[in-house]
Amino acid sequence: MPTPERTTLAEIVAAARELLELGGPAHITMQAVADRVGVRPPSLYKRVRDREALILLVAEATVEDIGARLRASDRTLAELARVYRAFAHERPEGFRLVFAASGAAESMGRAVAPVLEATRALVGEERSLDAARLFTAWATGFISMELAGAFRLGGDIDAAFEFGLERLEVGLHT
Amino acid sequence: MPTPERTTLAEIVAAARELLELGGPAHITMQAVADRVGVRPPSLYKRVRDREALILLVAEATVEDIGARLRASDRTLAELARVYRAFAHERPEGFRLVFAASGAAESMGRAVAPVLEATRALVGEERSLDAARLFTAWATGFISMELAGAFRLGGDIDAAFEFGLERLEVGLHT
DNA sequence: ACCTGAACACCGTTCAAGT
DNA sequence: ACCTGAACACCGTTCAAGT
Repeated sequence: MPTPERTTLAEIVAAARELLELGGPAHITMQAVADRVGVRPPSLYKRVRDREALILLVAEATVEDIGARLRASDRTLAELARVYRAFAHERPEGFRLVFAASGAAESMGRAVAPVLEATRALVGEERSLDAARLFTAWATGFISMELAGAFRLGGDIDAAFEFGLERLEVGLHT
Repeated sequence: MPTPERTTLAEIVAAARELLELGGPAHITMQAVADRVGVRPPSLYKRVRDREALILLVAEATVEDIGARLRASDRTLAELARVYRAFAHERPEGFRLVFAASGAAESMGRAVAPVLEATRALVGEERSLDAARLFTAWATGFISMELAGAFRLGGDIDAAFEFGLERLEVGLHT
């Protein structure tokens, strides 16, 4: 006689994401995830290959969320940058994980499609990919450094972000 | 009667850095480090508080190396960017760790001093910090995304880097 | 003063036995 | 068909005992 299913993959991933934001990747233990979904650790292996696969799922869910936010914005370069940064401030650990978990950053390609459209309008088809890379590299680096506490010399960080945005737009106008 | 010292902190950090490049942070186990320096794991705790402290030392040694490379370059913005990227290609795991290990990115401030000098010459004292942040954010983000495999849409990555460099310099000229 | 074996807590994972 | 207790391997860390 079959045992009723006591959890789902979606629940497991959601639990892992909560644990991630609570205490970083080290906080995602199979025991802690199992506790949150009301099951014993071995049961998790019915839905997920192993811990590494679960962490990849968490990273991919985060990329999905980022993509949805970008698509929901007005899709100007400036707004895309601000929305991206706002997401990272909301879910700093998730943001970090995307570029740390091997294999997760790869799915960023689709998520940043709106950036590619915005740069195409700005610099034309020919240079749109290079321009999108310049723009996403800057935004990603800025946020990573900000989250890592790498900006130690004072100054207004928000203003530095707006400065970067403005100068990038200047640089991209031919 | 005192036992002779069988290793040193420098040796331990060097061993940990080798293990890091060999297999990522997970490869830095106290057992593996102890094996490499010819000692038993408990002895490591005479030189290092715990594994986390060791990993921070590894990240800080990496930042020191980056700083030395930057200072040894011709210190133009373009060369600083290229030297920074070349270092990351040589020691990808070390580079990643600097922005992942909590507390390590903080020491980047001093290492990137040459960037601040270069931007000061370019945009003046007033805007030099914002400009340095724009520049280091772009370079750091580009390299992080490159190492993470985030550039999936083809195109010439080296050319994209040079494109970014050129447009940033344009954007920073007033 | 440093080094070590033994021990402990904790974690990921497997598997046979339950329903 | 999913769930679980028991077991195993592995890892970080402590500590008393050795020299």
